[in-house]
Amino acid sequence: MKPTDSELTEPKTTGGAEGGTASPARGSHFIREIILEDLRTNRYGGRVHTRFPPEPNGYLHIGHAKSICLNFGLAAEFGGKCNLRFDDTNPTKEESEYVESIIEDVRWLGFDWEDRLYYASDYFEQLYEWAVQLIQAGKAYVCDLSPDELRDYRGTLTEPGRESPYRNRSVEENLDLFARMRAGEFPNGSRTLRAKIDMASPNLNLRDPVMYRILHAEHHRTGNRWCIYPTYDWAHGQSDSIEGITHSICTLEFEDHRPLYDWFLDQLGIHHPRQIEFDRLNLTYTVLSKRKLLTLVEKGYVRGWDDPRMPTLSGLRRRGYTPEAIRNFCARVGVSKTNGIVELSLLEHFIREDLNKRAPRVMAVLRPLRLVIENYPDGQVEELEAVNNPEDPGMGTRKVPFSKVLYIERDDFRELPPPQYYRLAPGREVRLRYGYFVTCTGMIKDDRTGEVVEVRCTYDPATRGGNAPDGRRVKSTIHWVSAAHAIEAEVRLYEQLFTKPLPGGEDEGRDFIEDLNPNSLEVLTGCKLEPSLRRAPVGSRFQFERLGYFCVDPDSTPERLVFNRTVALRDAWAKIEKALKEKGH
RNA sequence: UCCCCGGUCGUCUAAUGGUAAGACAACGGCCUUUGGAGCCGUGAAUCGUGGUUCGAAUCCAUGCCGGGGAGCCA
Repeated sequence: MKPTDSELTEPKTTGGAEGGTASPARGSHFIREIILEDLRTNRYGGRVHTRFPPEPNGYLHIGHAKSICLNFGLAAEFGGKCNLRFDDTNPTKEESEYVESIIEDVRWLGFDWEDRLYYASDYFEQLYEWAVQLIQAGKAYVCDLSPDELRDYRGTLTEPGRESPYRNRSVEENLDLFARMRAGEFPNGSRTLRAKIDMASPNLNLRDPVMYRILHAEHHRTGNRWCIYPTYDWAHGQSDSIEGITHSICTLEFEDHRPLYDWFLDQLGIHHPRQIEFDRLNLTYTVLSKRKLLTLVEKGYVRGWDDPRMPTLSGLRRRGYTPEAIRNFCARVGVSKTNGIVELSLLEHFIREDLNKRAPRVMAVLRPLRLVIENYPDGQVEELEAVNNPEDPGMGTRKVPFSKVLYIERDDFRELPPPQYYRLAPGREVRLRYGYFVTCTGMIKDDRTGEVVEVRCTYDPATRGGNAPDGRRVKSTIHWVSAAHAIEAEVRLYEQLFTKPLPGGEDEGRDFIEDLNPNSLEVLTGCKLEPSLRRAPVGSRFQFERLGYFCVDPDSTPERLVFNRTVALRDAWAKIEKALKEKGH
């Protein structure tokens, strides 16, 4: 699917910085305040340079969108730059497929890194040289402890660690061993390069952290050139430094790593960006961890990374979400250091808000019920004018064919209407949208099942277009599709992926898979669409009147359209009905 | 038990020592050729206890609660 032009326009940036007079009407956030302060004190020569640094080990999700919007947004706001950098320091987990999807998703979201696409793996040689430099300065050493021994020597949360017996090797020996590590003389896990800091530090990250591990593995970009790979801690700050990053924004779990980030940069005496941590996004009724998302994909609980039920950007895109809605959501969610969980309804609010403005209205019947207008002439067809979008008159009108036999929604007819039900029932008059007033004269039931298979009506020819010359009113307007002109489609309805706000819950040990919603996908076939939809392109979005927003799925073929429901319309009747049921029982 | 970071309506975010505000959600009303959209309205919060101050959500102390931390993951 190709994004439309409007989706690729530069995201709007909100003021707060410009003009100097601008005291932000609505609150700023702590990261913007930090940047403002650094600008005032000229800490980085007036520059703002951020980066979005994903590891290519999975697809991007809505949580990443928050980080992307933050990093690119802040840069744009202050006339700075934002790089896209792949943090590809662990060849055992990373793949080119992920690199490609990430590039596509960030673009789709509406951001541009220009020529600044980087990889941590581009810096492997420089990182190696700096490691040698630390060894020469007596600040790093090759350690022969096994992984188990290393853990044992590290101590615990409450007890200090013990110094490695290899900690005081000579510089020469360290240099020799490190070179031979690189040369591939040693097996995986046999040795590491460690920073010499403080085994008694209350911050475990400072207890002689590993800088390099031996990994005889093929890297998706460097192939087999390396068999030692830098750890996150050794690679990240230095990569930031190389790129001239000023503000290195990451999530809260890296707070304890900041002293180490600073220590490396101080030892090297190179450009020193400031690391700032913010809270990761959490959303109700879904999961936002790559590990869990990978499980959903690999175990087949969903159809793939881009399954419309997934919180991935590719899933949301396929579901029909717009980049603008996602950006607006991220802006509204804000940034702080509290560990919260945002309600899914907020995300839904923003996609409704956006699609309400731009999605053409169209009539579609998901669960068809035949309706025959007894007094309408056989074989007659009228082309009735319908408004494409009441929110935007500029979108014009279209013609919709009307005839004696129509389909209406099963839900819009009740033989025995409950209280507050306004729609069609025996003896009731309703309006067919853009059509006529019709009055129900009866119904036909299946002899065996007793199911209503056809509704009978008469129409009032004076109400053409939907207005009664005598001013009489109806309580309901329902949508319809002419049976003879309808095109068939498959429609996929989605519900939240999990039944609980926090899948897996608080209690230790319960698998999040247990909270999967068995009804998250409902496939409807034999749906009837108005004929204007015949050539709707993949990815195009519509409002099916009174039902919700839908978009054309890539599974569509010229013969058979497939639609995904992005989100349902707010449904007042559903609420009433639910309340009625709760009262009744 | 040790270190770090947090606690403001149901949820998210503001208020930067001076009237606790907005959005979503909920509820009620108006309007309506979508029970949509829109408009109007209602209810709803500073974790507890001391202290500093004319004045504390904000500063200090302490307690409580939540999150993160013992990968050769990021």
